Amino acid sequence: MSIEKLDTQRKRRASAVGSRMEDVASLAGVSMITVSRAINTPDKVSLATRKRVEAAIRKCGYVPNLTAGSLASNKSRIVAAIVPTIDNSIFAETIRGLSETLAAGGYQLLLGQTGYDEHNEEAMVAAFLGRRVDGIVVTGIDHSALTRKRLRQAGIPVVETWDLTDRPIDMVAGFSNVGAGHAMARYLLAKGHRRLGFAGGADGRTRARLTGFMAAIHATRGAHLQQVLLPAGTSFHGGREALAALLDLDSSLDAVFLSNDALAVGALMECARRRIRVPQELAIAGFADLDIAAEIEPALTTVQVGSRKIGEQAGQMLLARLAGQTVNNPIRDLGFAVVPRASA
Amino acid sequence: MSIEKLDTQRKRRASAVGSRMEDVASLAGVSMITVSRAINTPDKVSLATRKRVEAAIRKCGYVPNLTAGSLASNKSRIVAAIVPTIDNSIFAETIRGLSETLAAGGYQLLLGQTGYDEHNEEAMVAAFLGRRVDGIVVTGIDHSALTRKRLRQAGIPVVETWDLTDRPIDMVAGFSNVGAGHAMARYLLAKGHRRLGFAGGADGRTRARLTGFMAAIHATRGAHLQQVLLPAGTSFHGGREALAALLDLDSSLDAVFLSNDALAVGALMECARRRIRVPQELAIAGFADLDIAAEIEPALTTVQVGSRKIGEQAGQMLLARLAGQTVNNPIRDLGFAVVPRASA
DNA sequence: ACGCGCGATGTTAGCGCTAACATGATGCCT
DNA sequence: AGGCATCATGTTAGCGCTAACATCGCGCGT
Repeated sequence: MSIEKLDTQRKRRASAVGSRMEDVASLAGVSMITVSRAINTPDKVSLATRKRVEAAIRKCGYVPNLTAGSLASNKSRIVAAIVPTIDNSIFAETIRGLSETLAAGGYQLLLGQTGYDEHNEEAMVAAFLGRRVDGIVVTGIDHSALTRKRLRQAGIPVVETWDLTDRPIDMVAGFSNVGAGHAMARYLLAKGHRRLGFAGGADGRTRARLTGFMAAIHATRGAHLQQVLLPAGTSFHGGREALAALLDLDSSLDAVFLSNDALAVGALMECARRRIRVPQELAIAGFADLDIAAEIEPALTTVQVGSRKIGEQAGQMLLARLAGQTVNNPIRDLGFAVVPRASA
Repeated sequence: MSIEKLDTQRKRRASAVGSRMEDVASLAGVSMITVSRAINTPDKVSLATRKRVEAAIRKCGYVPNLTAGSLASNKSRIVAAIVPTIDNSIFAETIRGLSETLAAGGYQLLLGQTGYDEHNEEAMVAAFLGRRVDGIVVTGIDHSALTRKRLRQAGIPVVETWDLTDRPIDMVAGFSNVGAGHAMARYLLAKGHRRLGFAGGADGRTRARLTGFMAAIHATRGAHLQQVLLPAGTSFHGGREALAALLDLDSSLDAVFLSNDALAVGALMECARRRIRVPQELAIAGFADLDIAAEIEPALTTVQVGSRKIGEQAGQMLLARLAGQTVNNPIRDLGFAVVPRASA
């Protein structure tokens, strides 16, 4: 028995380098738990002890092993976020808002990009839950049955974003895509356009925008949705191609709604190249109000949806729940607004 | 003694929900290690056993706790990446390339954004090392002494990106910013421009581009670097403001080099608004060859640097090292190329 | 002087998993 | 038949940390 105790060089698995909390503890002449407290809850330790521990930490170059801490405390201080892509994209702003909000609360961000593939989402959710992340943010409200089930059973706060529903998995921060599509159609119709086109990605949110867009058009005498192009990607180049394709199919279009600003800016560029006057000959409208929308010539009429705010709100809801509070309003409609500019 | 063994309901800390490997093991009638092997190294387990374990996993809805696995195996299967920002940005492409390469190798990405603040970088590196990430990718080659020391001592592969040095912390994938700045100056000078301006962020890479840019100008008779504006941000709007500010200071400029394409596109837009003919009255050049550069009217002359490839290469180097291989060429010069287009 | 509360610190027992070594079964060569 | 790889599976002992429950000492009211 005591032989064992004497065995200070006891068998250790190769754990690479670095000192452990035990080393710090013995250097400071305290127990491990005191070191733990000095790090995590400094006001539970007397000032003198804290100073000694801090000195020992510096001397060892100790970096706490958060993996071990997570396992013991069942808290990871990591939040995962899953977005379709961060390229040129509306989601980059959301991620920034989220990442900054979480950082302020001491949480880190594990990022996944699905490339708009539901299959990827499923795998990522599983992997992230396996990491025992403390919370998770997903894009949209369409998820596979398995994904929904896993998220519900995980017992962690979940925020769906960029859309709205009465029955979220847990919480949701976004806006009505159907409403936004509808509003844009009404705007274009009010401007007198009657021969409308639409292009966008093939995801659920784009489809919802299209649903609203169509509904308003069908309710208007003499108005027609002449052409729809899905999927059209999310790049500037894709926007040029989409516009070209739409006009090839029907050159009589008088307004086109692109379901994101990168596409719309690309469309504007194609118009410039073809010497199509915007908005006189063809009106162009985008979605999401990226930075560039206000700057381009002609300035882009678009729908402002608070991309960054979505991330911030999602972060705040998570932080509140992680702090044990009840989120009073778990379904957050952040609204949208058609921003009239020169292009439509 | 045996009383203890009988205590099946032994005291457990509240570990939220979910089943553990032990549950799967007993359901499948095997030991835990067999479950572990069935999950992580399936070919070390007989087919029949594997099938039984998989069935048990499905029945329990078991999600392996990767935190526990990481602690036990001293491998996290997470790689961290630190970039200044992912907004509108050149780094978004790098992150995508990295994230996809890593995903293919079974690694996940923990993302940090510094907002171009060295202080943030230091804190993030510490936090990520605390997570015992298996590798780390940082932007640039300028890091605080403490950060460098920590990275060196961490004993994990480190890739610096978006620049080049003979003495990397570990590995580096990028290009010569000095060389790229120099090449763009030579290009503009060869086009006959002599009154040059520059604007960009205040980071080390922009300064390196400026250094090269200045060197080429100073070596040319009659050429002058009239104005330099730092920092100018990285947004389209910032580009418009930068161009306006440069022209206010010196309206005789005949070429302006903006150190990233978002700025350059903003500058083009400001020119459009002011009815300045590009490139006849003023040449505009950008950096990084974003998607939009080729699409805008006039198309943007820029420096193509393989943003995405940087991420892919960084990912490949990490994967190789994590697979225990030696990386034969740890200093990867991915080169750059001036892309002549209409704007300069 | 006594007991009580409270702040500071320590002890014990895990968190859920895997490395390393051990064991057992099978086939195959000589 | 004996010995020896080889494959499949099991046992033991941690990985480095923290929750939960002790314990200790001190000041304070009475």
